Amino acid sequence: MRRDEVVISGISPFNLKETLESGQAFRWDAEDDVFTGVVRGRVLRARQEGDSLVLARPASDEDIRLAVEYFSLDVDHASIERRLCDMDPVLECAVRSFTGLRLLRQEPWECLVSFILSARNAIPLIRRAVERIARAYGDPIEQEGGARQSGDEFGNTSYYSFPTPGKLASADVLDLVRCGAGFRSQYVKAAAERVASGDIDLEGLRNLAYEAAKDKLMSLRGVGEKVADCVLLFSLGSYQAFPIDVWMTRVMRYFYFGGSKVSTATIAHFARERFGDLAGYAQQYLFHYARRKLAVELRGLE
DNA sequence: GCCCAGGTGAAGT
DNA sequence: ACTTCACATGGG
Repeated sequence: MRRDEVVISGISPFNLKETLESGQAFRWDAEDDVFTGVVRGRVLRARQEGDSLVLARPASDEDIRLAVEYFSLDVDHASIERRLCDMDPVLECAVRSFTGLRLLRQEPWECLVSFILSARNAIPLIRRAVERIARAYGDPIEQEGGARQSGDEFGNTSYYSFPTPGKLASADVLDLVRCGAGFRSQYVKAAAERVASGDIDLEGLRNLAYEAAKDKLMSLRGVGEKVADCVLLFSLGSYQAFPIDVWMTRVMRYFYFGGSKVSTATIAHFARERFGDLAGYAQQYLFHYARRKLAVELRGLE
């Protein structure tokens, strides 16, 4: 163990890889078992060793605090998984398959833009667009202490913060299109204007009831039920949110509706009744299970 | 070329 | 209320 690393232990159940590859966040890259990402303007580099999370090189106290918050390491995840397993056999199977899958606490503004970009889009393209937007409008991040990542002259290995609402509010829509945002470009700019002006206070949504916060988010163009639920679940701590996309529709049909066709409203109602205040956790395990284990079967179900 | 990808908004029944 | 369609972009 290197002296300059920081080990955060006693966090089981926790699975770094599955958590970061479960489609919640779009700014993480893996090299072997080391994951590097930008969170709230800081570069985090981490790997998992057994039941511990290891923060690579110069990890400040602030980095540690940030990692604990971001990965929800302060949450009693064991009891959440226990409750989920007791709900039904399907969930039990999904939880056992991916124990330690956490819900991240992302920065709401970046989360909102990321999921506006997710509409009718593919995950690799969403990742690319988010990255290009950060490079085009964000600020380069000075990495503390020694060996700054080399190669930035070629634009390969430098890191950028996600741009503020104010920065994107003054962006040229055509430049956003060049970042790969496509027809969602105008939605991103309009959302930036609403947030930058204070018309919508994203952090303030935490103080509202789930439905009220969701209504506020859905008043933004390009934000429907699904995107609003993603923002509430992945950045605002609304664990009753249950985002329903094509994958969730498939997996819910398959497991809970005998393969028959059902509307998203029916699925949403069922999820609220069955999973209650843990619906968001149920969604994340089922979504990840569907993509990792059932991709072939579910595609054929259309 | 054609189809689809973590949907949404607008227009049509 | 429910159904249909366009919407940029790129990978299979």
